Amino acid sequence: MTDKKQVKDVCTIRCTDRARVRRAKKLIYNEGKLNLLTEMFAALSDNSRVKILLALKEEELCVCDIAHVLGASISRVSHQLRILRGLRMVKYRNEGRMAYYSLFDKHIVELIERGRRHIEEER
Amino acid sequence: MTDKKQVKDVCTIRCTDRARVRRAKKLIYNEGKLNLLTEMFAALSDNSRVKILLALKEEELCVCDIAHVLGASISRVSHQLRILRGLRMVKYRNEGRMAYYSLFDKHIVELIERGRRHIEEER
DNA sequence: GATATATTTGAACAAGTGTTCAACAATCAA
DNA sequence: TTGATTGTTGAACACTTGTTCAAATATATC
Repeated sequence: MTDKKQVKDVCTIRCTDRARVRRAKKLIYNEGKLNLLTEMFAALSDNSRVKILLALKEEELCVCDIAHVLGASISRVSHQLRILRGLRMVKYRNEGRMAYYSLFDKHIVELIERGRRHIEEER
Repeated sequence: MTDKKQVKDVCTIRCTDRARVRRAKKLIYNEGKLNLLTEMFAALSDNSRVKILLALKEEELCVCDIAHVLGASISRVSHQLRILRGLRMVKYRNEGRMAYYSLFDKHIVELIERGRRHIEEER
C-alpha cells in the first residue's frame, strides 16, 4: 500500500464536488476512535461471541456452563472469552479452580439488542 | 486414556448448574437472527466501511468523491460499496456514467453513533 | 505425595477478508 | 468512429480469524 499510488489515483479524479467532499470529511471520526469502534464491532461479528454475551445478560456463568449453553468445546469458549476480556466486554472472578464470567457492563448487550431491533424492523 | 480425552466433550463436563444453563439458553437468539445480526456487525468492523457510512450521513456522494474523502482508490471503495449494497446499508442511483450513493436509511449511522458514545463513556 | 478437575494457552490449519492490479462495460465527447 | 472517463468486477496475494488438538497451569481431593 504505497502512498504514491494512492495519491496519484485520487488526484487524477476530476468529478469531485470539493465542497461536498469537505463537508463529508468533517463527519468522519479520527483514526484512533475509529479503531476502537471497529474493534468493538468486530467482537460482535461472531455468533459464538454474541451468544456468550447474551448468555451472561442476567447472571454470571462458569466456563463449562457457557460451553454447555453454546454446545461448544471448553477450549473454543476460552479462546473467545480471551478476546472479550481483552476488549473489556466481560470480566471474571476465580473461585477455587472455577472462573465465573460476567458482563463488564450492561451497555454491550444494549448495543446488541439495538442491532437486533434494527434488523427486525427492516425485513 | 485416549478415549477419555477425546470424549472430553460437552457431555462429560460435570460442573454444570443446569438451571442456570437453561435460563441462559433462553436469552440467546435463534441462529438465523444471529447470522443477520453478526453480518451487520461484521460490515461495521472495517474502518473504510464505517468511514463511507459516516461520509454519507448528510448527502449523497459519487464513488470518486467517496474515494477522495477516504483517500482511497476507486477500486477499493467500489469493492466496499458492493458489500454495503449487499447488506442494504447503502443504495445508489445512476446519472450518466456516475453512480451516486446514499444511506439506505438513517438507522445504521445511529447504530454507529451509539457505539461511539459507548466507547467515549468508557475510557 | 499422586490424581482428577477447570481453565488457559500455543501451534497448526483451513477458511475468510481487504487490497491491488488489470481487464471490462457503459457512457460521454470529439 | 475513436478515445477518455466512471465505475464494476475477478484473480492473485498477503493477512487475519476461528477452531481443534495437545500440552500446560492451577486448584481441589485422595
